[in-house]
Amino acid sequence: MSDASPKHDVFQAVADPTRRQLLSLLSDREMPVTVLSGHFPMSRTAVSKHLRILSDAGLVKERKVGRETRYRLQPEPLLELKRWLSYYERFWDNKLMALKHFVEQDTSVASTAVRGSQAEPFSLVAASREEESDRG
Amino acid sequence: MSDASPKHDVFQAVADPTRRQLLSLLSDREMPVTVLSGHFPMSRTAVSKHLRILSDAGLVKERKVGRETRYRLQPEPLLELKRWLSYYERFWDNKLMALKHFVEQDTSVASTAVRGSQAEPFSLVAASREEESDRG
DNA sequence: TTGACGTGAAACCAAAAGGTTTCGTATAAT
DNA sequence: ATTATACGAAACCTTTTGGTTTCACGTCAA
Repeated sequence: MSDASPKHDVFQAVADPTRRQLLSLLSDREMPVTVLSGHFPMSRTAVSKHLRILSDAGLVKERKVGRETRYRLQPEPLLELKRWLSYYERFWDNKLMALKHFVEQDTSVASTAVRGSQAEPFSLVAASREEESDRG
Repeated sequence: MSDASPKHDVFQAVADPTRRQLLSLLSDREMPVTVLSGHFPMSRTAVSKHLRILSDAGLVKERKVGRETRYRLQPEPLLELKRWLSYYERFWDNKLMALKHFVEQDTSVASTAVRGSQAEPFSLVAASREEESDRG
């Protein structure tokens, strides 16, 4: 099975700082549990459980070597995150998208936006979302 | 304050499916709470709490209009996620990185890897993580 | 063989998360 | 003025999460 069907959500797996640090450590090289847990102010068992969650999400893969279990990074599931993120990228670096939003706004909103900002081409993103500042 | 100092972590904010869907809805246009909550099988108050979390993470911004509170997307904090993710991109689309890992392994490990795998150029990543099976 | 090491599973616990209902209050509509 | 709407805050409940300690078991070392 080269599948790695994730039982745990990658979003949730990555939400925990400890687990992110684990991924970071493992990005360098594979490591057994005890070595990993040495980097954290918690019990080995706790780290082991984090690893389990990462494993369920397909983000690490374990492999027995003698009496130790070595974990290594399996970055592929992060592609889901990347794909999700890519949808929102347009909102900060796609000027055409900003323009689309701009023209789709109802007129009063748009005009408020133009009034409220510098109205330069590159402030379209800001403009299309702007019009606060009338809140006190 | 144009700062948006996040009291809630963006990773955690985005970990919940409901909140991701909220962001998705808001990416189109700003919306008041009641309209948003119409899209979910839960109470308005629950949705309101999710919005609070998104707001704390700086991912949405609210604005009172009459008796309603309109929320809109504020995508900038997602850049933190993007930046985090970019570190791992090298592991799935940078062949040189795979090579780096390959040459960093100790020699016996590497030779075992070559024996143990198909030794194609594109299996370098897999190869660099190979090695055991000489036990038992 | 005996003992130390490396680990996961289990039982347990406190705190956080996600949800509900109820309530107060501001605004809009009649 | 009264009623309906939109909302957040509060109190409360249940489930999940992140952690602990204890235990059993396989493996390596003497």
